[in-house]
Amino acid sequence: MENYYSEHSKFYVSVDCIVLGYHDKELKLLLGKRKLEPGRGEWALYGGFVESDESLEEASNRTLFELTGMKNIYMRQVGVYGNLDRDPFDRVISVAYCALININDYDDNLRIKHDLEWISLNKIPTLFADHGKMVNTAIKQIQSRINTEPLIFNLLPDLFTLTQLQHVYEAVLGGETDKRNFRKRIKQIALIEKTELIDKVTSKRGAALYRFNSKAYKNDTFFKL
Amino acid sequence: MENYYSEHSKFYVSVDCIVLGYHDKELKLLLGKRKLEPGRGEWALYGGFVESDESLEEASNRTLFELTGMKNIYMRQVGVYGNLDRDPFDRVISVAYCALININDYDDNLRIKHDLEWISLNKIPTLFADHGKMVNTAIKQIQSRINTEPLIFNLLPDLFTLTQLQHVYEAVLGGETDKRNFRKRIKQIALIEKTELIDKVTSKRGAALYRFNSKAYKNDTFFKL
DNA sequence: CCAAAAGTGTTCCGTCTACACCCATGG
DNA sequence: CCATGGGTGTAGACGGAACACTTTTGG
Repeated sequence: MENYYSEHSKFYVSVDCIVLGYHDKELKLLLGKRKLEPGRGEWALYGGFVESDESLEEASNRTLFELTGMKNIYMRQVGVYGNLDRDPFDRVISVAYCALININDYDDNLRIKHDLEWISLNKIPTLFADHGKMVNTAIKQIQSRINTEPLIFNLLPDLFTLTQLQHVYEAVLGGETDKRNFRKRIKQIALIEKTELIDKVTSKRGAALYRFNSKAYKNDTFFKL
Repeated sequence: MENYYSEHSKFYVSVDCIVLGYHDKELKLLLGKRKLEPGRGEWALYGGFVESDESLEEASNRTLFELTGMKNIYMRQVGVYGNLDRDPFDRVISVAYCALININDYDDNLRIKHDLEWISLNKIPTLFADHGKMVNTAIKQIQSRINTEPLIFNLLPDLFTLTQLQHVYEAVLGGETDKRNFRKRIKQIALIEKTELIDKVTSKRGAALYRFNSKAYKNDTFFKL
């Protein structure tokens, strides 16, 4: 038999990228207005079609690279969305990926080139098709993993102060945390190492810079914040 | 423009069903040997292709119905798998779904008809393509949600004893739990209601039968085991 | 009468929470 | 010299873990 599967249907498959960054005590999402039909002018995630020579991860990495100019971004599959009417023009099944980046590494020219905006999570407008659902699911996933996987460091520079770390933590979970209790917990985590370096930018007194030891983590992937 | 997307590729999309049940103090997975190429004779999940007139959930429900004769099964998306070589014959992107059923509701004639076996989780053979990865991911997801979502009741009859509940809990998490502590926790959960009924099958003395109040749960979806 | 499963409380320990003041420095 | 952010400890509450014996009844 030449084609076992030919009685079945084929589908366009796309990836949609939920790119999150931290700035100014808030988590922000990279959004743009659609340039093409369907949904022209509506706020939407940046996406792209999967091509025949690439895996889903490759498609997602390619799309993220177009969008950010970065490689090796932290990225995680959120889910697949395949309702019949999710794309008003044609049937498209879409895989949502969530990426976390350090917003300072992001080249703002690319943002301007693609005509995108960083929008605070609590100010997200209605999005095209089911993109809003994707975003909500992604946020819930991040929140539920923040305490057991070292996600948070993807939102920060390599060197960070404990105050920065706490602010990002609060931005992800939404709420306030006691400073002393937070620092007590961090001190117990050997993977978060204090360096000799001092950050003098954000405070006059200077704050110790810390680093996440990702090599040690790779050897023993245990993490509890 | 007549076809916005025609420059892009289309793909076969399938669903693969991870059906879990509880029996004899173990979680079991429904597996069969593939009847067709590719991979004929290898152990594999039961699956089916998504057709053009159905959503992913509809395809998954249809496939589960073929397999179990049941509708309204608890089911959850595990992930999408799209590596280039995952199906040796043609490019197929597959969505894995995990279903939990009460094994006593399962019509064994269907198992025989499809030539399937219930296999304990710790005795799972090497599976076709990436099915093993799907199963591992599904198990981890169940384990991580068992304490915050009322999954466990899908593996039990409507009426169950606390001992049964505990055995299923232990089978999911793998490990033992103290009986008194477990029962103390259960008593605090208003959604788990003691009935007047007594089960005399598994013990001479008789054990109180309990029920999960799923209607109350729907009104306020909070659950903490 | 005994095997087999049901049912029941208390103590201890570790973890999380609440809480307020001094320090260093740049401007 | 003062405004700004950095840094530190303790006491009480709470929740989870350890632990053993009595009850009922079918066979």
